[in-house]
Amino acid sequence: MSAPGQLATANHLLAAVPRKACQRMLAGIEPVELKYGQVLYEPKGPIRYVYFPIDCLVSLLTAVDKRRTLEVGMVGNEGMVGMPMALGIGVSAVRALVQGSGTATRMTAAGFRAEFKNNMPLQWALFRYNHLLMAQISQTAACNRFHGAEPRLARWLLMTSDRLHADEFLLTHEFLAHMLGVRREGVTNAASALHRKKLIEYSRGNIKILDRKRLEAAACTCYRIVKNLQDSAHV
Amino acid sequence: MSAPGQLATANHLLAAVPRKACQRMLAGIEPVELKYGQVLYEPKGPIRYVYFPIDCLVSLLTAVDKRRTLEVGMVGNEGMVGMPMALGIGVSAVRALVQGSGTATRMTAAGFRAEFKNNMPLQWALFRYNHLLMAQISQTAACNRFHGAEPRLARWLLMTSDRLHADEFLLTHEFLAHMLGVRREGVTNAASALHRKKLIEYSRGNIKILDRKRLEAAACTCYRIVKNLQDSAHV
DNA sequence: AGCGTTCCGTGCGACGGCGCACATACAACC
DNA sequence: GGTTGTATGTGCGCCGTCGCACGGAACGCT
Repeated sequence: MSAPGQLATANHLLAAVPRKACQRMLAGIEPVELKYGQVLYEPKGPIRYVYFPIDCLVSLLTAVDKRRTLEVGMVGNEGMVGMPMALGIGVSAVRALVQGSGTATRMTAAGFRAEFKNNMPLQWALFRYNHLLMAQISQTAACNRFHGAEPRLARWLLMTSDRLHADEFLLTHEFLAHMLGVRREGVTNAASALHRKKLIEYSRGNIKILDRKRLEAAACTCYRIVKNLQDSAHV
Repeated sequence: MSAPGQLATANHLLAAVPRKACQRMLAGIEPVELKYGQVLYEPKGPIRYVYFPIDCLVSLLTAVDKRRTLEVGMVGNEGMVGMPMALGIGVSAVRALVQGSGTATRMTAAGFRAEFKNNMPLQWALFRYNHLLMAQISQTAACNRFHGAEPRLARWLLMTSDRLHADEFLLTHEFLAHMLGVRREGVTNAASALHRKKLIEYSRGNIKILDRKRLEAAACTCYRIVKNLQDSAHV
C-alpha cells in the first residue's frame, strides 16, 4: 500500500471508500499538519478545504458572545471537518478549532465537490456520519444543560481520549473552560475533584487519565449514549 | 391548482420542488392532522413516515433521563420532520413531539426514499435545510448553557410565533418546562416577569404575545442569529 | 539569579436554578 | 353547586456557578 493510501485509510470515512474509487480520490488529497490552536473555519466563513483527521482532533464551537463559547461537536479520525460541504453548503455555521495537534488529509472544496458528486460510497459514509454528528450535538446540548461541571469534564476527557487514542494530552484549564462553557475556576474545581478520586492527574497543561474505568463511572451517561451510537454505526 | 397541490406547496421545502417533479410526488403524499402531544418518533425508533408541516409545529427533544428533556430543534412549515431519511438513515436520534396542532403532509419512508433518490431539487432543498437545522441545534445548545430562563422563554415564544404564524397559542408552563429544560416554577417566574413588562399575557395554557418588538429585545440574541441565518437561506 | 508569564489554587459574596411543600384559582362535570 | 382535576403562584433552604480578587507555583528567558 502506498503512503498516501495509508494516510487515506487511517480515517474511517475514507476507509469506507472502495479501493478503486479511493485511488481516483488520491489525486485531490494532500496530507497536512494541524497545530493546536489553529482555526479551520469561522462561523459564516468559507470552507476552503475539508479535513479528514488522522491523529489530530478538531472541536466545533458555537459562541453566544465574544468570550463565551461552547463545544458542540468533536471530530477525530472517525469523521470529517467541513460537513456542510457534503450538503452542498460552502460556509460553516461553527468555528472549527484544532484541539489536538496531529496530521490530517485535506481536499480543496472544489476537489471534494467534484469527487463527492459521483462517489456513492463516500456519500453514504458522509451522510451516515452527518447523522451521528447531529446526534452527538443534540446529546451534548442536553448534557450541557443538565449536568454539572465534573461529570461533563469526565465525559469530555473520555471522548478526547477515544479520538486521540491516548490517555495523556495537552490542554489547560483555561482551554477546557471554553469547551465546557464554564469558568476557568470551575474547571480547576472539577479537575481537582477528579484528581482527589485518583482518576486523573495533571500539571501545567498536561492531563493524564489514570483510571479509565472509574472515570467513565464519574462521567454522565451521555458518554455511553453517544459512544454506543457511534460504535453500533461503525459496523 | 389542485387541493393536494396547495397542500404540497404550503410547505417551503416542497414548494422548492419544480411543478413537474412535484406532480410525480403527489401520489405518495397524503395530508394528516397532527395533534398536540402526539409523538412521531422516539429516540432509536423507526421512521415510518416523513412529515412536511403546513400549519403545525413539531419539537425535537433530547433526554438525559426519564424526566429531564430539552428541545434541541423546532420544525414548522419551513422544514421536514424525519431528516435522517434524507441521509439514508431509518431511525431517529431524537423524540419528535407535536407541539402545535395542525395539518401536515406525509410520505411513507419507502415512498420518500424512492422519490428522494431521483429528485435533485428535493435533495438540494433538504440538504440545505439539514444544514440550517444543525446550525439551529448548535446555537440552541450554547443558548441553553449561557442564558437564563427569561430570555430563553422569550426566544422560544418568538420562534413558535414565527412558525405558527400566530401570536397566540396553547401551551402550559409544565410543557414549556420540558422544552426549556427548567422546572415548571422557573417557567412561571420567567413568564410572570414577561407579563409584568406587558410583553405577554397568559392564562391556563393559553399564551398571547402582546408586544412582539419588545419581546424580541427581552430575548437573547440567539433568536436573531438563527433567524437571520434562516431568512438569508430562504432566498 | 532574577524576572515575567503562564498556569493553577482558593476564598467570598451574589445570584439563579433546584426540589419540595403548599396555597390559590379556574374549569369541567355530574 | 360542590367535587375533582388541572394550571398557576409563592415561599424556603440548598447547592452550583458566577465574577472577582488574590496567592502561589512552575516554567522560560536574559
